[in-house]
Amino acid sequence: MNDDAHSAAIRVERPAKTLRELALDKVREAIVNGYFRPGDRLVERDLCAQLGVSRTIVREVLRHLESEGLVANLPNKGPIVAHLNHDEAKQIYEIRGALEGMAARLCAEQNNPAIADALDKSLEDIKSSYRDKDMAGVLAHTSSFYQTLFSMVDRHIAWGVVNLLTVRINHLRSMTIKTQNRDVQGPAQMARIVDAIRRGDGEGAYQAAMDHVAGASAIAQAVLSGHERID
Amino acid sequence: MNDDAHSAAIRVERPAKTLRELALDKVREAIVNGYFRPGDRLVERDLCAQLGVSRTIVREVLRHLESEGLVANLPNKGPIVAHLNHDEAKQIYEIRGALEGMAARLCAEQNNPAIADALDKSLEDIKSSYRDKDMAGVLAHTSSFYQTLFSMVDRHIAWGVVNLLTVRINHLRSMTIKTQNRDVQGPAQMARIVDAIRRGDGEGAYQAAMDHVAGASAIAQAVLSGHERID
DNA sequence: TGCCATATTATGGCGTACCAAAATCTTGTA
DNA sequence: TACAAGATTTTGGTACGCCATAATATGGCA
Repeated sequence: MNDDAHSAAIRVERPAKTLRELALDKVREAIVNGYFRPGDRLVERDLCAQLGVSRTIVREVLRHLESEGLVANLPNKGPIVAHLNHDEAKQIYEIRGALEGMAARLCAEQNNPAIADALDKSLEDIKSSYRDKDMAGVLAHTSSFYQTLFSMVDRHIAWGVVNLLTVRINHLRSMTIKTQNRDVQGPAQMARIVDAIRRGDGEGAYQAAMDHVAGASAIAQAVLSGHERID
Repeated sequence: MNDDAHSAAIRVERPAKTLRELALDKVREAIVNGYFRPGDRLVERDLCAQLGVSRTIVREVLRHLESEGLVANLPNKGPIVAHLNHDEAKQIYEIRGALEGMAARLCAEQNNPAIADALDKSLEDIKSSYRDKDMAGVLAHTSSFYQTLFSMVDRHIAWGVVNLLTVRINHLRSMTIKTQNRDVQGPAQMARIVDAIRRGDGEGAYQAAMDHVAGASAIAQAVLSGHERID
């Protein structure tokens, strides 16, 4: 790990990623950003053609996405893009609340100003992305905010869980951040988290994080109710 | 995170399990109960022979276990059984605490006596297994206790997360329950959870669940420290 | 004898072809 | 028109082959 800065200058290309990982990312991307819609069948041989890889790869990718919960497998009918009903969405937000609240509390208890500073940095990025109407940027920097929250207290497993769940509600996230006032309310709630952390107020940080997720969840529910679904 | 015993009551037979699922369970079992030890290489062609299935299946199974965190893939070396250091174990117990605490609180807030009754039933099974020195039974009924906790408030996603994490610490669980006094202390802590739920005391249920997991975590840490490790 | 360069082997990564069983669509006939 | 028989599609599963790379064995040369 100490030599990567050195060899990074030497190494010309990135040999690392296997074809399978590339394909996995592509398909996950395609599901997350709506190219494949919930309920769509994912026919193995079609995917082979579209991705330009063999069935071996496609099957492994489908298996992987299945275990991530993005793909469901109907017996003898094959894989489809998993649906997300709003009860499940609610549950996912709830879990995120519990884990992000936990991480926020731990950050506050560290009493390390560097944490709040790093979070403030992400928060600035989020606000600036909102100003530029760069919604992809908002999502990315929000993720980065939470990643900081977890990584500052070395909770990479919890971060992994949150990440896993987050991909399943990604389309909801991209809708919630576009709702009225979210550009003001969201950052304000996050600022409360940072403030509590800076004060060393564990309980306050926990509550603030819970509130932020609860807000997102409420909006998501509204969005899901408005958008009546036909599956 | 796949479907389970819901339709099991209706369906008479289950020839439906695909070979792949069978193989997945076998290999997971083999890892969880120590037939394969952490660090062991999982050579694809050897597994084919041992399981009597084709390489395609084995590869899909390995991919699945990889995404569950039971198997790690070393670039250019292939899959091995993942190690678990004690920091990661601690993180896993911590997450379980947060989620089981959440579920316990929700159960308490239901004010439904049937929940506490069902939990008491599992608790009796656990005590009885302890009396019979049936450690596999203790584990199974403890799982069932927590499954009840989650399913009574319809939190199957959180249950899935807990389950996913639990398999990674299964060998620790089987050691913690064998330690001195755990046969008394464990059930006593769980009884406190049930009591709080019966009283409708959400905060008390949350705390009791956290305490139970914290106890298990502390024992696990002791076990891990005692047992010298070579990774 | 000691060491370096070269085979060999083990293994994962990837692709293709094939078969059986189940679901679904077509079609032909009563 | 209705329905049964076949054709097609698609998954589940198998077998085999090829290539690249890393580790190991081997052999030749100073």
